[in-house]
Amino acid sequence: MTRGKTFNKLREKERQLRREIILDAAECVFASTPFSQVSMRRIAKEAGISAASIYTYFPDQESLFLESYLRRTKDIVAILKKISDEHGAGLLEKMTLAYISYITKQDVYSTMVAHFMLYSNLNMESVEKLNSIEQAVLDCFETAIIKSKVIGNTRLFAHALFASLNGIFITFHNYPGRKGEDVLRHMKRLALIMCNLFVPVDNHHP
Amino acid sequence: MTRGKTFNKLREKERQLRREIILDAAECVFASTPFSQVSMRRIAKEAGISAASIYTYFPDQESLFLESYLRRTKDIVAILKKISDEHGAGLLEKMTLAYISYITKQDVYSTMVAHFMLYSNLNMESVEKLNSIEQAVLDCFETAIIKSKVIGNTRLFAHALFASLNGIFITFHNYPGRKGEDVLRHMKRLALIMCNLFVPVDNHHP
DNA sequence: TGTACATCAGTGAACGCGCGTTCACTGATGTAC
DNA sequence: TGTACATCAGTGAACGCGCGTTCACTGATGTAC
Repeated sequence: MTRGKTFNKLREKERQLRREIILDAAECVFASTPFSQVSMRRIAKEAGISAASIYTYFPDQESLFLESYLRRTKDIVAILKKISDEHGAGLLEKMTLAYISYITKQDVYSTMVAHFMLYSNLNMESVEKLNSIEQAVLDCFETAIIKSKVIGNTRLFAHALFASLNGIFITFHNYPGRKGEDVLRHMKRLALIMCNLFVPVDNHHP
Repeated sequence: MTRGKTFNKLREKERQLRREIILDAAECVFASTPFSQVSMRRIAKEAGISAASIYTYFPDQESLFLESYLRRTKDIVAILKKISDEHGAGLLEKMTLAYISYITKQDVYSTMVAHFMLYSNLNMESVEKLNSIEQAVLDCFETAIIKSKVIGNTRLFAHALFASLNGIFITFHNYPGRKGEDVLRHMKRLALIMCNLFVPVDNHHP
């Protein structure tokens, strides 16, 4: 039955690829449409399939959304992890700016944060998944904080910094009157202020 | 026509009162229902009138939501303003905790922040209203920061602190596993960390 | 005081819409002999 | 190689639902004479 198993593996692989295509489409729609207009039909259209087909790969809308969000967050974690593995001064600044850049570039991310905040009808398993990925992000920030020789409850500091950066984004990314570049500059400026409060400039050049 | 005018004034006053009742109902529904389930019909039911009646007082749903949000925010501004008029050490701490307490108690507020973030199809006039009330909040924080003898770009600091507090709330108010009291304690702890980063303890007891 | 008319808040029913999801069915591909 | 059957991704159409909003109408109240 080796041949049979190989066939099955291939089939499973194809299935995974098709899932990815749907997830790609979902992100694309999330990124280009106001959240209220994101629907199974739109995502299906973007993926070039019928809405009914989505249900071959995801049990329901919530699962699709969650998985899409998790994939994005894993992306962030990978980026932050890489930075936290580095050494030298300005590590936390670098991470902070990377985080702000990412969530600005990928509107999907913040839209989904807000979504899961507003419609938290998630089952326990989903909540667990969300929690563990959030812990992973926090781990990265904490590592950077520790490496910056900050003294105190570093986990709490990581919480505070992480929350602050989210807040900066949410509060100002729709700042009326200004647009694009300006908003990003403002957010980065605020982010650096936060960052430097945690790691006084003294520590950067000891 | 004095009598006529008086009648008209009374009628106008009654009209305002009826508007208030609808706004009260809206807030009540916002506070007790997941956002996705907030609808004109529910608000009407809460107010004890028919859904159609709402349109006698508000042109459409968005106006109702916005006005509801503005009323809440004016409430916050009043509270913060009162605090910022005080003197003495720990002013900023006091304000910070008051803000966190308020937005925790009134889930309406944060839900709406997220709403206006997600569905920003507002017309210019609405955006203007949102902006000016946000400036009023920022004014309060800046005043407190100045009174705490912080040196630097106090406006930017106000931005950063305000955004951070919003972020703390949004990031942790659904913190899985913990509930109610614990979450509030955690948020307040983080808020105080933020606060003390801006106003080092030295400044509190000079 | 009585009567005819005007005003206007309030209503139930309906309109049109888009949604998430289901289902009977198609059609391509793989399997068995 | 050819044939009958099994599997399964994919589909269009439909279901049932709740939404925001509109509208013709009611009924209470105020106004004019």
